[in-house]
Amino acid sequence: MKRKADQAVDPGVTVVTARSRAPAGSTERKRLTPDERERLIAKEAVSFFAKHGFEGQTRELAKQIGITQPLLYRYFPNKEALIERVYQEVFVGRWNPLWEEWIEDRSRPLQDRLATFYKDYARTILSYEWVRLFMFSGLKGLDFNARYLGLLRDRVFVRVARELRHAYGQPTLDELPMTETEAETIWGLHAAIYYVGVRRWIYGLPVPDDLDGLITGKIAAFLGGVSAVVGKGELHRGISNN
Amino acid sequence: MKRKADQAVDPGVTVVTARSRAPAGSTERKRLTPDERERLIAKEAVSFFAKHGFEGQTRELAKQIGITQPLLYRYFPNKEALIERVYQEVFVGRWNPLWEEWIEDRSRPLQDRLATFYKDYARTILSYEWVRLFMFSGLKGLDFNARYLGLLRDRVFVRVARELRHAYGQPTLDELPMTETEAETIWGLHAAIYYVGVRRWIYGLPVPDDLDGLITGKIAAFLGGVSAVVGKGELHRGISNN
DNA sequence: ATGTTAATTTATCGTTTGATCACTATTTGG
DNA sequence: CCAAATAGTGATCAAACGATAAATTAACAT
Repeated sequence: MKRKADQAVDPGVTVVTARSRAPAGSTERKRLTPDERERLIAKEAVSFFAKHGFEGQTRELAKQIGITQPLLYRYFPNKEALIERVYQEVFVGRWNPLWEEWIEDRSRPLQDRLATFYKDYARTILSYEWVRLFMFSGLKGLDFNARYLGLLRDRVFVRVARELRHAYGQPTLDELPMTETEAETIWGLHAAIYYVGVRRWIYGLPVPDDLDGLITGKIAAFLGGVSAVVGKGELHRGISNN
Repeated sequence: MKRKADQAVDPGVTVVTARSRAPAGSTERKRLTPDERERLIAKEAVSFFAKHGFEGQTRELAKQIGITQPLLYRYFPNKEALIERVYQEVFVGRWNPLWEEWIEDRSRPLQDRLATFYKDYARTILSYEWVRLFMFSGLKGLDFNARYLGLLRDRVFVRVARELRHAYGQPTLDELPMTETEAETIWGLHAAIYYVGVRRWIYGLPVPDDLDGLITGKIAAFLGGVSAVVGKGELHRGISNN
């Protein structure tokens, strides 16, 4: 879940810096170091814009942080820069480079690798902040989402396709580039998982508790479908209608 | 696609009402009947809010329509009422009651019924306006989306589940209520289709041309998966591992 | 303690935005 | 052809909003 020692500062309760003496559970909250303050603002901006969208007002954000609105402008030149920081924080900062390694670790069965990857990836992207910020960003109309998903395609989809080809003894991606059908199949798996987050955090609907179980099931169905189409079934119990 | 004689008025070119004489291809656009004007505003509001979100400004909307901003307030008491009208127009007005009948028409094979329904339903909900307005609405935080999806559940999901039970000789929904697994499976099909619209209209990504083909494929995979789990396969070529 | 540095606040500016009202001008009935 | 009815506009208000600058006050070094 947490990747770096990035949890920084806990707001709300009195912040005890290296320099300040603790003034006993008071509500004072003044004079953090620039570094602490900036991280605190960034952290609160993530939660704030995830809730209210990027048109949320800086005054309200400041109130949530417990500071005055002009202070925001000491740490960020304008609102747009603050939003840019939110993008970095969530979409760049929460990417785990290990994901790519997990998928192509052929010492493990493919189904296990996919399950491991998707469970962990889902824990990251199926959060209130990730789901909503990504959607707000998409609706805003910039090309950010397209760029992110291009990266997802290059780093994840291509690897999954490659491993599927390998597992089922198909031509390599060099010999035959990923087909639209393959891409759509992988999109389908991705959609099924991501949509759980949309239902939960955007539509406000209840979703199954056992997310890991759901993912395991989706992956099994995914591989079952692939194996049925490919006409081989080494991975699962055989279907072989060929 | 079009359900009623609801296309109303074509803006842009001079509107020729029953009463007005055509002033030759001029750019005049004044004095519609209240009925025409209201419908025109509603129609433009749909496209405007779908593009800019509900925080889009009334002045900009007025400019798109080619009227002054105060005129909006002659036909709608405030912005919120205009937005409410947009909801009615798109989410209520575009619902086709026949959908429910198609699903439960047992004179046809289930796969055909599902394909017919989902192709037509997809044509409705996979539009720029529907996809984006639904997402804007969800992010806004009202319970509208939850209510709509509750309706979708009652009118569609329940019927699909009932027909599946019937097709595979399972207990009726009265005997055994829809299980979470069944609901999730249907959600999965729904998600796979709807997400194509999200990719297209929110992320701005290219999607396959052949939507009907994609839907047919998803339904085949859906039924294949169901039949595999249920352990029967009258519908498809048999798998029967039981 | 005391002065210096700078983190934070108070006050405020210029726009934007939803909404209102008085006025204009087009249509229609007699 | 004229006058009542009303669709539509111009002017403007009050609150909201991003941003700036001057005043304040907390922290640290001496």
